[in-house]
Amino acid sequence: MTIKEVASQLGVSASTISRALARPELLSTETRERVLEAVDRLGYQPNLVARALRLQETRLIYVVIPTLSPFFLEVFRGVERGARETGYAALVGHTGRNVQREQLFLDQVASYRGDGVILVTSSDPAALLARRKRMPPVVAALEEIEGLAAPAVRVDHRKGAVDATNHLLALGHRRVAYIGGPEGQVIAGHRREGFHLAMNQAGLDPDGYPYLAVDYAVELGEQAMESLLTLHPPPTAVFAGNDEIAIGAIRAIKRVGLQVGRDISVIGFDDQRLASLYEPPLTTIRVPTEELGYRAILMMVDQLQGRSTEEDIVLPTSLVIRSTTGAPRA
Amino acid sequence: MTIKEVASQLGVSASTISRALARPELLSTETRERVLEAVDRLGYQPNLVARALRLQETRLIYVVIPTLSPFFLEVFRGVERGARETGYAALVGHTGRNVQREQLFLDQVASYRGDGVILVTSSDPAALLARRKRMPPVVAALEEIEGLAAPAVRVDHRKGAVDATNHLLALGHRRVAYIGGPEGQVIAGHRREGFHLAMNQAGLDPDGYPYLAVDYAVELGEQAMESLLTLHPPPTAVFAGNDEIAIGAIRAIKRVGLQVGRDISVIGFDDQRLASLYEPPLTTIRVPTEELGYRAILMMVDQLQGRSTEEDIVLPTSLVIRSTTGAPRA
DNA sequence: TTGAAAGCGGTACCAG
DNA sequence: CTGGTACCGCTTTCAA
Repeated sequence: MTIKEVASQLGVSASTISRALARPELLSTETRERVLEAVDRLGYQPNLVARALRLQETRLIYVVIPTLSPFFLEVFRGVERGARETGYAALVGHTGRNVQREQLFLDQVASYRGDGVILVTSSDPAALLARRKRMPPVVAALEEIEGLAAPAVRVDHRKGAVDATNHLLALGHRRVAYIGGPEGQVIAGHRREGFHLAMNQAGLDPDGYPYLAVDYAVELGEQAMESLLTLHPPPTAVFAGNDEIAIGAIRAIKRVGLQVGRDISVIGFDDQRLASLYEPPLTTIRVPTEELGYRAILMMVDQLQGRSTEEDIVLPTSLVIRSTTGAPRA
Repeated sequence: MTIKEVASQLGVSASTISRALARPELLSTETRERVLEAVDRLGYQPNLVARALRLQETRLIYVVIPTLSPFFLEVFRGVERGARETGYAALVGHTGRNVQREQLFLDQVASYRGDGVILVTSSDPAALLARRKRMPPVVAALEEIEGLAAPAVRVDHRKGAVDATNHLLALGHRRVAYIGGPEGQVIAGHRREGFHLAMNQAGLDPDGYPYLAVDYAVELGEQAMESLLTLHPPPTAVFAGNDEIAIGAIRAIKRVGLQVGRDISVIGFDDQRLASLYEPPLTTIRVPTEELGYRAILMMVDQLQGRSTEEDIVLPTSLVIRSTTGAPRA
């Protein structure tokens, strides 16, 4: 069922059908109603591919996230909300932190399947800069992409990490260890810097305990904590690079019969859903993920519609105190 | 950068460029290499929208899931794997169990944005049947859609529920309660039927405890269990409609100081990721979600390429015994 | 082995 | 207010 078929059924031109759908005010009331009735009766659906080719826009935004974890999906939710408000559609893809898959999504959009890409962190900023093919409109979310001329909506991971560390220090902890995210990852780097900053400021050695870099997984946090517990003296507080690592650490602590929040304090980062659900509920740094996504799509739409691609937007993190941190035992 | 621009740069026709990319064997070695070099040098990317319009196919499959929970995303992972193997791309959308959003996705594909839709359960089978607009090629996953002429890749939820119930009965439980999924939902209905079947077969009254239907959420499972615990005598075992409900139930049990697996047994359904991660690890019925998605996309591709749209595929569930079930206390 | 031209299904300009 | 027509970028006959 094409526009021409509908037109000939009604004895009008294709233009008239098109107008009835796109700019109904241009038609006489009578024709308009006749057309709309027929469109409904025949179940006509405009071919979006043809429209996109003609209009040179798809009204589709791709959101590319590293993994399908609830944390990143929350960003996507924000994008969806903003997309609805602005008449766009949004679709997610995940890369599994695989550089080639990231490029594949860029290719799709560069090939005009979508109007733009919201990159929720990049698996490989260097590859992005080296890209030879067309680069579609990009907005970076969660973290800027160094060297790339794309606006970013992000949080200050460094400051969040300073806040987390200071919370532990304010409770009286002096033997504080850090279990961080993957080596080489931009966000993990910034969080680590924040830890260093705060420790140095307090006159403490940030490298008093070995710096353990692991992937964002419960199991790996658990292993890292195990090795920390073999040290003498063990730390009285641990700052974990994200909530999953923190939960892993807590599991290890529980397993040796110690009590989290009393014997050893643990603070996470992100405030993922499981942070509040876990027992005991996790003290952590909240990242406003949904809001991040929402602002990112608005920025993208601004960019697409030629409005000022402003400066980066930096959203605040906040400390959420629950039950896994407390004063060190006397 | 269009195909014509590349062509004129090289002094050949657009057809030649097209052929170099699609059917290189038709060209002389020399032209082919000249063209491919130029394509690479200029960073030319074919416009997929134009190609789709011409070819009348997008090679894109939409996967529509009710929520972005890890359970459904696992199905999507399977789809992606199969899509890669068959030269398709897959994209997820979620409906939030909102009927209109489900139709919106169907509209997108019916408007030729995609070649087909894999519906991972439907929020409203009735609306699907009543649909007046074009219905795109559909494959149902996880559960058939009653009345719709779409092939399904599914599991036998009824049998899985029978297995779960029998596991509790075999341990010696006689006072067994059921906390199910949302009223009116097809899958929840089937699981409930399985519970009834097994109880009746054992000569027990399936309605000995009130049937509590709640949404798939930890909090709601918790509330349901609380009310069950006020009963005299309380059940010695609970079959939960899915893992989230089960975890909620366990929280309620822990809170009153009882021990799960000893004082009260709990079995879930789905074997979501959190089932094995939870403490104690959850006994549950495993649904082969990834495999389900994989088979669904293969079925879809068969359908699109005109190969026999066979019968439904039914994959087996399996009982996974962990630590939340045990014999009733003497 | 290569080129010219038609056409996929819309939209928008220009006439009338 | 409505119709005719060109064109978006690609693929694929058909002809040379």
